[in-house]
Amino acid sequence: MATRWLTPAEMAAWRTFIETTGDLMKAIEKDLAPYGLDRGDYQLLAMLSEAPDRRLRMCDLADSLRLTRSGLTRRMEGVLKKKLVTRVQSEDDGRVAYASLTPKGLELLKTAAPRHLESVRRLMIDLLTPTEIKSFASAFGKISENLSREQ
Amino acid sequence: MATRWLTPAEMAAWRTFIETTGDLMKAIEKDLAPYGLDRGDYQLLAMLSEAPDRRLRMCDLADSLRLTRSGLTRRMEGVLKKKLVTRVQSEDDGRVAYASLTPKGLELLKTAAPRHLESVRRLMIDLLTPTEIKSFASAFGKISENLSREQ
DNA sequence: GCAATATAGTTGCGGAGGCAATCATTTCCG
DNA sequence: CGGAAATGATTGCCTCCGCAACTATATTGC
Repeated sequence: MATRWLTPAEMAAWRTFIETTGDLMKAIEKDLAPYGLDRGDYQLLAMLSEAPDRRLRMCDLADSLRLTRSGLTRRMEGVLKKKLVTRVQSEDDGRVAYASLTPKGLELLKTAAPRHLESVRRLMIDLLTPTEIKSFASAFGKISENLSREQ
Repeated sequence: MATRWLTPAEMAAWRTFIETTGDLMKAIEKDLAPYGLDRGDYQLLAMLSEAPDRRLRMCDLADSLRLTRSGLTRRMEGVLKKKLVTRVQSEDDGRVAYASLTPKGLELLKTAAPRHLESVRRLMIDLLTPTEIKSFASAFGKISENLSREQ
């Protein structure tokens, strides 16, 4: 099968995407640093804050953070030491441990979240037209859906 | 100043973006693995292949790959060992070393590139409408421009 | 009811890459 | 000129995280 090369417009979209995404994440992370959080910590706390009882099984949390179980174990060390999260052993299932957001963790998240969202606005959302935002969401939605089909 | 929260549409765009990007990169990387390359190696080779004389000063290469100079020194170890790239000391400036693509490196890149671009098509480009691709490029263009202004 | 298997979590090890310190060379100025 | 500052590259040390191996508990099938 002949290779279907990318058109200049397609190549431009791809290039600017991969080059910019990393820079954007670094900038977002820099704005989070004053709170002593990196992006991984923030997302962990945010995930817990939205869960029922503000806690999740380790393996579910790992999945939603796109970490392996071992990666999550390591990341937990940091937030456990800072007392932002506690480990709770399940009573129903001896294998299961929950990660549970502490009041201190919730407090910090409530402080950091507005500033974080302002970063997201300043560095991305406010730069885009409503049409671009719509395209953005639908494009990544399709990509994501396709990826889950690819398994 | 009151926090300007994200609207549901904005939040959806942001969420799907950060969640999908990592998955997409992993999938792209998986398609590159049969050639013994990871994404960092591929981009390094691609960058060199487009440079005059197929070589670049280490520090310029580091910048374009979004690596620190030390990060690039480490990444070079891999491609040097595989003889895909050689180090060439500059004669004009004793501080400067060039990374130079070898014929073997060029050969491998020529083999891997079509498959890589097919991955990009399959996992992203072909899923999107021309409008979405345009939005994509213009959105990331704006984000990138803004980031360089932010310093 | 008890092996065989699956699931949850942790640990040892290794690779990637950043920061700060270091060294070599070049450039800039007084 | 010659010393000070800047630039290019490497190294030591650190953190993050994935893989594979391991432990412990639950579930499944005979």
